[in-house]
Amino acid sequence: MTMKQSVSLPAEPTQARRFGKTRTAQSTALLEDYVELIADLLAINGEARPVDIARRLGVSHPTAVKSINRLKREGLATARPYRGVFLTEAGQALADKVRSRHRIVVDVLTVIGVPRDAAEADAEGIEHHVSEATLRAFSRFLKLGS
Amino acid sequence: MTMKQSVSLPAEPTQARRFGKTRTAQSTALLEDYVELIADLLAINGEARPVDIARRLGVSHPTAVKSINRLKREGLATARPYRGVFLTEAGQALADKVRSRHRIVVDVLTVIGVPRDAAEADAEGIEHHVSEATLRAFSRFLKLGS
DNA sequence: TGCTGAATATAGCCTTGGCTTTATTTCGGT
DNA sequence: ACCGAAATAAAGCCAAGGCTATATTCAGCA
Repeated sequence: MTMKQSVSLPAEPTQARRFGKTRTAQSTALLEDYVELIADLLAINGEARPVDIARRLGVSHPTAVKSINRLKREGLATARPYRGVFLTEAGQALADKVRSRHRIVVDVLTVIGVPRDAAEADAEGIEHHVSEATLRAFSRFLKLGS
Repeated sequence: MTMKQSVSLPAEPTQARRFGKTRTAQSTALLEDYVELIADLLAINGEARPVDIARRLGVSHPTAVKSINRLKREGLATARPYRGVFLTEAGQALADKVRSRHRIVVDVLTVIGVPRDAAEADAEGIEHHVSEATLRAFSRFLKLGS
């Protein structure tokens, strides 16, 4: 049953820009996930080893190593062979930003009434697409409720 | 300045599952975007041509054609050479679902206080990561405000 | 101290989703 | 009716992010 609804499209360049941004976001999402996880492992264990990173991300070791190399290329992490992985200043800053954003997203979802589990799980995907403007609105929204 | 915060991680299998799901979502996101756009173009113009799809998505024509072929492989669309693209039943159903979800996400963001522009733009990325449970919570939340 | 098992790294392959370049087909205007 | 421009399709390239299989290095323990 196909419901007829009024349909309108954004202006072409606007729409193209949006989709482009979404694509970019997806490419940085991976980096953000790695950086956040590495920061967590460092905070908890004092070290972040590729094998742990791989297990946490549900990925094979070589895949993790490849991504870690990309982090190094991008100046977010450092690693010497057979030592653990560490974050650069930039990496640490990114991790902090990502972690705070993650918590805000989870909190907003929770306040809205999303069950804990779903909130945590969905936030993992959602957070990478939350712009600065949206993040600010989220913060204000949370402040209202408290 | 690195702020110390209490950090804890989800259980390993839980976390791996979440990341895995996020990865899967990204692979279906593209299909969803195409299907939604094709539905919109069909509704507005009566036809969806590769060149328009490409322009709207901010992508080269060949890239669009490749993705359209993938849609065909997945049974979501049909297209004969030099004719436009059409949706199958499944494709139309997906388009309907995606469009309704998109509007709900935009509405929720707006109610929270996100500016129109940012809401529309961010929803483009966010919507693909909204689970059924979260979507239900969103609906309830919107109903409350009205 | 040496050896074995675990961790790490490397190599090579696949798919996806971008791109450009080139060839083909369609269609509108004279 | 035709011809040239625009749309479409086809071919071939690239990077990212998966994988398995194969070295290599490390580290703990007998």
